[in-house]
Amino acid sequence: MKREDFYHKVYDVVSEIPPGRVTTYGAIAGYLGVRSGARMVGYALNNLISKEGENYPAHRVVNRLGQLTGRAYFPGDSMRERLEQEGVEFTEEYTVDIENHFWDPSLNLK
DNA sequence: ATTATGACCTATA
DNA sequence: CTATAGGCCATAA
Repeated sequence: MKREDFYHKVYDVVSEIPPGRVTTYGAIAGYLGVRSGARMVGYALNNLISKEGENYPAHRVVNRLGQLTGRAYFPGDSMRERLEQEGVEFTEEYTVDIENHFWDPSLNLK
């Protein structure tokens, strides 16, 4: 698998996440076929921001607990603010209501 | 080629 | 319930 393939898939999935919905690294990784490669998803997103800036809804990707683990890679609280604007509920300061807003990537290609 | 690191996840204790 | 340990795959040095 070439690097671009993996990244492209991540880009594709991320850009298909509907507003007001969130998904997890594990879900994306599993959807890509590498269940244990969840870390790579975050890595890819980090690279994505460095390369494409904030043109992709990377803020809609959280860990399986709904925590905004990547907030540090966004300027200020832009990640949390964007999610709030889209109507995502928060159970904690930096934790979204994952159970009510979860979006499974496989639902897209259904 | 080898080692270290990471926006994670799951299994055990 | 919380805490610790290991695995996992792609990248960077």
